[in-house]
Amino acid sequence: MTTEARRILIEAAQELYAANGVAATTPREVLARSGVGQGSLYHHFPSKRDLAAAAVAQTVDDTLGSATATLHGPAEPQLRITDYLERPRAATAGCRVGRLTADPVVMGDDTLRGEVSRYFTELIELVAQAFAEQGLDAAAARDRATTAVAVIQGGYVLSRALDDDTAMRSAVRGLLELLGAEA
Amino acid sequence: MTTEARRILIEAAQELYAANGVAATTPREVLARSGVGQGSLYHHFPSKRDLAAAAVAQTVDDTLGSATATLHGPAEPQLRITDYLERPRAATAGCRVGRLTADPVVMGDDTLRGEVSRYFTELIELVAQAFAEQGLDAAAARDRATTAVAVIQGGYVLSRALDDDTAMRSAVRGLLELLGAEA
DNA sequence: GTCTATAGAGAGATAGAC
DNA sequence: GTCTATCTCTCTATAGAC
Repeated sequence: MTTEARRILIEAAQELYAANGVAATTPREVLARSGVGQGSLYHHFPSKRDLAAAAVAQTVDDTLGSATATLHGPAEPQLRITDYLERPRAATAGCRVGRLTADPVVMGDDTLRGEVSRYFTELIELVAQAFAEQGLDAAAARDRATTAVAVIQGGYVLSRALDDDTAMRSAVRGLLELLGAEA
Repeated sequence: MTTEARRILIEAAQELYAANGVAATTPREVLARSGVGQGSLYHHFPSKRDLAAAAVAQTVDDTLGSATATLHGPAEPQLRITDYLERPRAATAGCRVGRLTADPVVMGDDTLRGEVSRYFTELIELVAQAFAEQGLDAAAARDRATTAVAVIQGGYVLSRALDDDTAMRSAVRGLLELLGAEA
C-alpha cells in the first residue's frame, strides 16, 4: 500500500499534535505511535514541516467539515448557532486548531500559518452567514460572529488553564444569555 | 549586585517567553539576550523550570496588577468593564499568559500550571465583581465575566491566527453591542 | 517503498577554577 | 557569584543496502 503508510503517519501526527503541539512532537514519537519505520517517514515526508503541513491541513478539513454540517444545515439560523455553541467539546484539551496559534513551528511557517488562518476565516464566515439570515446587517453579523467564535476559543483557553470543563460552559451560557436578552 | 543578575535573567526570559513560549526558549537564548554568563544562570536557577517558574509568576503578577487597576478602580462598574474590554492590546502577539495554555513545558509542570490557573481565576473574579455591582446575581455575573474574559482570550487567538488586530476589535465590538442592547 | 546505521547540531546541565 | 570548558542526550535528517 503506497499510500497506507502515509495515511497512518498523518493520523499519528494529528493525535500527537492535539496532545502536545507541532513543535514538541518529534519524528521519533510519530514513528513509535504509527508503528511505521524511519525510512518510510522520510520517504513520504522529507522534513518535519512536510508532515506537519499534511496533518494540520487534514485537521483543519475535518474540523471545518463538522462545523459546516451544523452551521450550514437546514434548521433555523438561531438553532444552528445555538447548536454550534452548545456542541459537546473536550474543553480541557483545548482547540486542536486554536492551540496552534501558540506553536512556534506553525507560526514560523507560511504554509502552516495559512492553514490556521483558513480555518478561522471560513469558520467566522459560516457563523456570520447564520447571523445575517437572522436579519443583522453584514458588519454587525461579522462582529457578532467574531465574538461567538472568540467565546469558544476563549472558552477552550480558560477550560485548559483552570483544568475545568465548566469554564467553557459558563462562557457559552453567558453569551447565550446576552443573545437571548436581545431577542 | 547579588540580585541584579537574577532580575535581568527574569526580564529576558519574560520577553522570550512572550515571543516564543517557554518550551521553545533555550537557556542559551536567555543568556544571549540577558548578557549574563552561563555560570550565573545556573547559579540562580538550577534548571530551566526554576527560571520559568520565576518569570511566569512575574508576568502573571504584572498582568493581574494592571487589570486590577482598571477593574477595581473608582469609576462606575459599567465604565470599568468597557475600559477593560477596549484597552489597547498587541492582539497579534497573543496573550502572554493565555498562550501558555498551549505550552507543553508549562502544562507539564504543576507550579507553572498553577500560575496560569491563578491568573484566570483572579481575572474572572475581578470582572465578575464589576458585573455583580451592576445588579446581576452571583451566578449570572460569573457566567458573564467568563464570557467577557473568553472574548478577550479568543480575540487574541483570532488576531494571531489571522495576523490582524481588527479581529480583537471586532470581537469586543460584538460583545459591547450585546451588553449595550441588554441595558 | 522500507530497512538499519549514523551524522551533525543543539539541547539542558555539570565541573571546577577564580 | 561568575567564568570557561565540556559532557551527555536527543533532535532532525541523511546514507546506502535491500
